[in-house]
Amino acid sequence: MADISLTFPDGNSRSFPAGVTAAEVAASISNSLAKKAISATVNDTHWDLQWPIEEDAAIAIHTMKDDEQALELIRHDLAHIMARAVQELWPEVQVTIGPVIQNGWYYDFDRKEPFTPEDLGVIEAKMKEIINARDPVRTELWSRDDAILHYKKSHEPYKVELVEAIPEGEDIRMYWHGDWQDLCRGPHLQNTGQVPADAFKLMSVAGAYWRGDSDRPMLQRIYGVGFKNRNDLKDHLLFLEEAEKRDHRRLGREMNLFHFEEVAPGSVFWHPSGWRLFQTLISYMRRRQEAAGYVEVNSPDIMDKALWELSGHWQNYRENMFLAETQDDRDYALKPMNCPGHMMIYNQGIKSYRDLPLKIAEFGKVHRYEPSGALHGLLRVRSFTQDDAHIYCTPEQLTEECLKVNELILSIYSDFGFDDVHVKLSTRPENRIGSDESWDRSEEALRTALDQAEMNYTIFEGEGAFYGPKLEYVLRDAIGRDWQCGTLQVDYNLPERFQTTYVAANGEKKAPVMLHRALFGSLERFTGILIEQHAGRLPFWLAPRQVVVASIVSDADDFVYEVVESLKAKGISAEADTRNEKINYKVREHSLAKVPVILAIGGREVENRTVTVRRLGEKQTQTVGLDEIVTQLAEEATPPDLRRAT
RNA sequence: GCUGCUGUAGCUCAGAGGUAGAGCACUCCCUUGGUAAGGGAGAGGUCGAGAGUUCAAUUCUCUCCAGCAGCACCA
Repeated sequence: MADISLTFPDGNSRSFPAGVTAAEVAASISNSLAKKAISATVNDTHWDLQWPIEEDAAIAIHTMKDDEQALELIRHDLAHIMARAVQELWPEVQVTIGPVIQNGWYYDFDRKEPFTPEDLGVIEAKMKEIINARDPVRTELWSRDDAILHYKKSHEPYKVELVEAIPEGEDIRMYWHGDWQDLCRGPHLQNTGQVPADAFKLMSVAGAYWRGDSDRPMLQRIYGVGFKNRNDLKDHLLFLEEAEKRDHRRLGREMNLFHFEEVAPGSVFWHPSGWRLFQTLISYMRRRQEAAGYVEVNSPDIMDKALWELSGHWQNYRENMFLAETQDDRDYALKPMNCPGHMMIYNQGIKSYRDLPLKIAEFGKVHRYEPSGALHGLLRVRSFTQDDAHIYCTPEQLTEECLKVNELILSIYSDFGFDDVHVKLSTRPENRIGSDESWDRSEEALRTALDQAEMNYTIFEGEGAFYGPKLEYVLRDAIGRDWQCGTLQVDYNLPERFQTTYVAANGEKKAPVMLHRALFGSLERFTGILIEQHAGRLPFWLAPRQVVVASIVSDADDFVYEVVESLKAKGISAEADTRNEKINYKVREHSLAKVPVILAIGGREVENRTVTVRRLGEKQTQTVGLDEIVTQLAEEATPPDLRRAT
């Protein structure tokens, strides 16, 4: 048998007989490594210790100390162990797929009766039994035909379908955890006992469509989390508890920012404090856009169906539009987007190449009948305010304009403390309008802009809008769910549909290219994310309630009102609290409401015209003069863009 | 929209086939208190909506509505 040469991470090479397993390689190094080894990396592939190595390769042996590989194996084995436990408890259950995900895994089952929360405990107990049995894990390569035959014989249609999806001629890997068999790419640990028995937990059951297709049967998905040790599990559960306290729906109620009602599912009732925050965001954006050369407009909320047919929305999104019933014979729809309105504004009068790029912005409220199951607090609503804009430019200006939007978004996000933004590039979908040639140009423009800005991004094939590809700027909520906020989309199609033109330098009429862009995206969503990001403790300039001035004795009330007026005169939100309560009570209440600054006033303060400042989260207080605190807070209340300007 | 779970006072929750309870919040009274709950009294509910079973339903059954988790969707 021919020898192969394996190169270790330290750069040394040794020769082994071809077909040597990673386990044998580990054993050749030392007994202790043989015992501790859990897997290997062979030429960038995560490698099972049992798999043979046939060619020269770079190899690294992993132990439980290598977090990435250890967690991957633990979670993957837990998925199998859970599936085995479920089948041992309910032999009629069909197993399907069970991948590793962030913090754990899931496995999808086909079973008539729903799994109950109590079942999860039963399954967990069975899993522990399997782990404690230390059953060996074994693997074999089967031919595709053998695998299909096997699953047909055992009446497992889901597995048959999975194997059939694998290209012909390719071998299929099978794994056994004890006697329990599953089709699996691997790698796995060497026996079930290597999985920590006290560091996993089954979290929830939910429906999930087979192969992610809503036209196919719905399976039951059980989610679990798994770690290397009990402490890591505890930390994770603690994190989830903390995240629950940051949930914007909970904070919105606790801080009295907004609420929802059954009469308007998915639409926000903004309370005074929440609306103040909302308006602070709009004022900020208005300044940033004006500085970036945008003009602001306003277009109608309700327009004739004919317009939506022209734009293509009617054909693509009719089911998701709110329709308006009226006495006349016309069909109206509430606008789900601002772009058609902006096309009408652009088309008024003749535009010259000298007018381009023309940047039309609107804080438009759009309405979309979202599926009921999609609604989620402020993060997914049925009516929301976009900081929407459309940039009309020449093809030559396109890349430059994309770059500018990208730069503006990043600068703005950074003002709100979002410095780590994920960017997704979504390309042409199956259902689309326009020529392949215009799609080529559009996708190219976005890619070039990202590359020139040296951004990291992920490509999502086929996920673009029906009229053009898009960039999505994604922010995360408290428990790590992704939400699209900013977006930038290139569109050659709407200008054509609306016969939009400009007069070029040579006098010819040409179609401009159009960029759709939103920076916050949905103001509602951005507000929600912002609340979660800061756990309700918003920076002073954004805080919906900035200052409460609280009296310690009722003799101080008059001075309290004077202080409130001085603060209000500087545009600071200030409230008096002269209730018949002790200062302890007031401090507790306003601290829980996350008011950043409490100014306490007693006899001493009245006498000296001072205030005692208590900042949220700080125990110690500080007594300063009235003028001083007003100046100081006015400075702190200055938005970051205005601060840069001075 | 789909699967599962949930819906009782403003909030958090208890409760049982015989027409409801706690804590906090709210109102009033006493208290003028120095940095995370001072004391007392009071008011507050068509038990998500509708239908059915029953002598009797908020409790059991069904339908609808809304919310939660996930899936699908997200112009």
